[in-house]
Amino acid sequence: MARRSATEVAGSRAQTLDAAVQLASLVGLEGLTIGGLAERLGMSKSGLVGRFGSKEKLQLATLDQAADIFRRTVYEPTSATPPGLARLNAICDAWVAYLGRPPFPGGCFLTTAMVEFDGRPGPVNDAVKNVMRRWLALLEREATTAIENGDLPSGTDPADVAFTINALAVGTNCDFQLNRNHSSLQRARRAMAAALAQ
Amino acid sequence: MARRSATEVAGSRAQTLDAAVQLASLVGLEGLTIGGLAERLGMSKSGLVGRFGSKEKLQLATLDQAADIFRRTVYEPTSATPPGLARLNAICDAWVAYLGRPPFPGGCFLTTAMVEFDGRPGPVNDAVKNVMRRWLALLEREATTAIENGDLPSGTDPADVAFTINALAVGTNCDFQLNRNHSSLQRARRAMAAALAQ
DNA sequence: ATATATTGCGGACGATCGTTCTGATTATCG
DNA sequence: CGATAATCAGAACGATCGTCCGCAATATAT
Repeated sequence: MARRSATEVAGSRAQTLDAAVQLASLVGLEGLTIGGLAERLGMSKSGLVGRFGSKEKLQLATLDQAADIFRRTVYEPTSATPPGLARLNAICDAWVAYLGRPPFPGGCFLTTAMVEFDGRPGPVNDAVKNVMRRWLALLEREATTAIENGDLPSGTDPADVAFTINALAVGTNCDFQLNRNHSSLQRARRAMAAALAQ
Repeated sequence: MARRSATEVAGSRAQTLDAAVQLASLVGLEGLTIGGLAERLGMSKSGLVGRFGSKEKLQLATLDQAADIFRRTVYEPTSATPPGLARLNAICDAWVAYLGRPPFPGGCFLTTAMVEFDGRPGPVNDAVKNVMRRWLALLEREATTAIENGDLPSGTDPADVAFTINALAVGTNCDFQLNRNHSSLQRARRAMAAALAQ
């Protein structure tokens, strides 16, 4: 008994992944179950598996989708801002806004995935590492420009700047998700500003 | 009550909890299974359940044990240091050392528990909140003293200081667990020092 | 010494997990 | 139009999950 059409049961692959991201942001990338997602999509488990092949491949696709959303929400809006310190501050602003009104419930997807898979070697672990590496490299690049422009002290290690901003971001996400208190966001912004005003 | 040896299978309750903490630090507080811990202890599942009553009670007891270990490793060694900025720096030192050679594998137990349960209301969520609240209150108390002593600018919000140190700590743990690179620890210490040198 | 309470084991339960196979339905192409 | 390829539902599988029950063994109390 076909509902709608054979292929377009629960929408396109992109719609499937959007639902996966939303669900996984609440229960984690490991807590994301085939049966749970299938039910949410109104399709069968086997049908869902047919689309991705295995749970691990579903996790990888979901992580990719989340990374895309993160990039569009945090990186890209700052492309109009001049590189260097100004863009670094714009990224921090975008991040705090992203945390206050995340495109999916459950807070920062990448933080959860990082904690879930930091001790389990495998393809998902590798993928998480790559995403974080690109994010840190982006921060470091802007920090380098800021130092070249004289907007940060000349002795500054750009990797230190990237590390600090990222650590504050990840730590802020944990605090905010736990307490759901918007003062966390204000404190985070102040802490980031202070770190960039050394 | 009787401790010691109806069968003396896996030692005392404290030994059981030590094993639980070690296991949960690797697989998380939710990934900590009755069967897995029982096997590790060389006892049966039902015997283990008899000790705690349910998985949730086991999680609560394990969290308490981890919080005790954290307190003994990070707080207490700094009790000899004068309150205020000096003790704040000592706590940061102790924290970084704790991260580099944690009393259990898998990094900071509380960070994992925080991420795992931040979206699941219940007794475990409440317990995690309490532990974090005490930890932040301790940091804030030292920050207040530091401000009173004139070691931090008079306009500083002590809660901001506590927030920043904690966020850096949590974020550092995530970075370090993912990449296993000791440079994270050095960067963390520098970031904390910079935050305390405003 | 007898009675009671405590403790742990083996086994079983229902539920859910990821995965696989078969068959029916639909889309695509010659 | 008919043949081929793709897609999804249904059912079942072995494994593992948390929990519960009955029974045997031990420790404590009277």
